[in-house]
Amino acid sequence: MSATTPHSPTKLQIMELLSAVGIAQWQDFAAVAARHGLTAMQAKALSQLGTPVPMRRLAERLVCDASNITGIVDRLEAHGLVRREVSPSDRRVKNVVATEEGTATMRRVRAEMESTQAALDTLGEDEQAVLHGLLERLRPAMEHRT
Amino acid sequence: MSATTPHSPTKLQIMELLSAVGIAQWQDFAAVAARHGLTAMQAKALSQLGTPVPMRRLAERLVCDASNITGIVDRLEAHGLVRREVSPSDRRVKNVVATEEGTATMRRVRAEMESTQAALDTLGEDEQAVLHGLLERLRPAMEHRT
DNA sequence: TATTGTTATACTCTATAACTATA
DNA sequence: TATAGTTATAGAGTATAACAATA
Repeated sequence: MSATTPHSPTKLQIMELLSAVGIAQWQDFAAVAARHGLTAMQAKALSQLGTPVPMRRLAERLVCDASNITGIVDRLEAHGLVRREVSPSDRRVKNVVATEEGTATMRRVRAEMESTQAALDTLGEDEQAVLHGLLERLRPAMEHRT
Repeated sequence: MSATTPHSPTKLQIMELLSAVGIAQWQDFAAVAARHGLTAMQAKALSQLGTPVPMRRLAERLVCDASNITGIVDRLEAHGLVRREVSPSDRRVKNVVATEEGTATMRRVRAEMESTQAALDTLGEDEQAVLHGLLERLRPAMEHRT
């Protein structure tokens, strides 16, 4: 009871918790991004650019239609955080590249996120490791839909 | 230890997994809702209406500005899933009430979600219970921001 | 005066469809 | 012809500010 027999939670219950925690997580991210003049999607896009990424693949990673990427990258470019480079190998594709300022901004956002996650201290280190392992096993199955 | 020694994942790593899994979860929800003619936000709002809820409190539960609720409830009302009732005790407040059709629709969405969550079968029942427990402990701390 | 809900406004994200320029 | 990116369009969610009705 207090620390015994969890009683097999239903999938729906687990799902709703995942949803609640995931949404809270996303909103924290959005708040941090906002403090740096970015929307959550813009910050998410920027975070993918450790290496140059074609528009098309960026759309896949952000799980949205390719037509949306144009606007998102436009706004990042307007802020000087990103630039487009025509691919030498295929002149149809444009690689999105983070500028120095973009990389620096993303580094700041990441650092702030790290320090914002005090909630995780609610769990002990061992529990964090268990949670990490379970989530890692869960993710591939969750992201099957292309 | 048994398998690979988890090696204390960083908070950032856990956070990113939570985000990824949570977003995937949310997108599944949106897809199911869409099959019933609803957006994710509309379905989320509808799911809060087991009992009548004032507009203001609905805004709090959906973590968005009160002004947005007007439109969301408008669209639900246009679909006949919800109606507004002036509170007898305070004529400024309007309670949002699910219609019979609204309740039925939400029941169908929930059932479909339940059957969609095959990903969770990746984990054993015991692991599901552990995950559930950890998430439950994590949630209050994540949702501190009002 | 303070609060509830609404409206007006402006911006972002979203998908669909049609277009261009390459391949 | 097929693909990458863009544009045009329309709908939905978001916050801010100002407003009416009520407390």
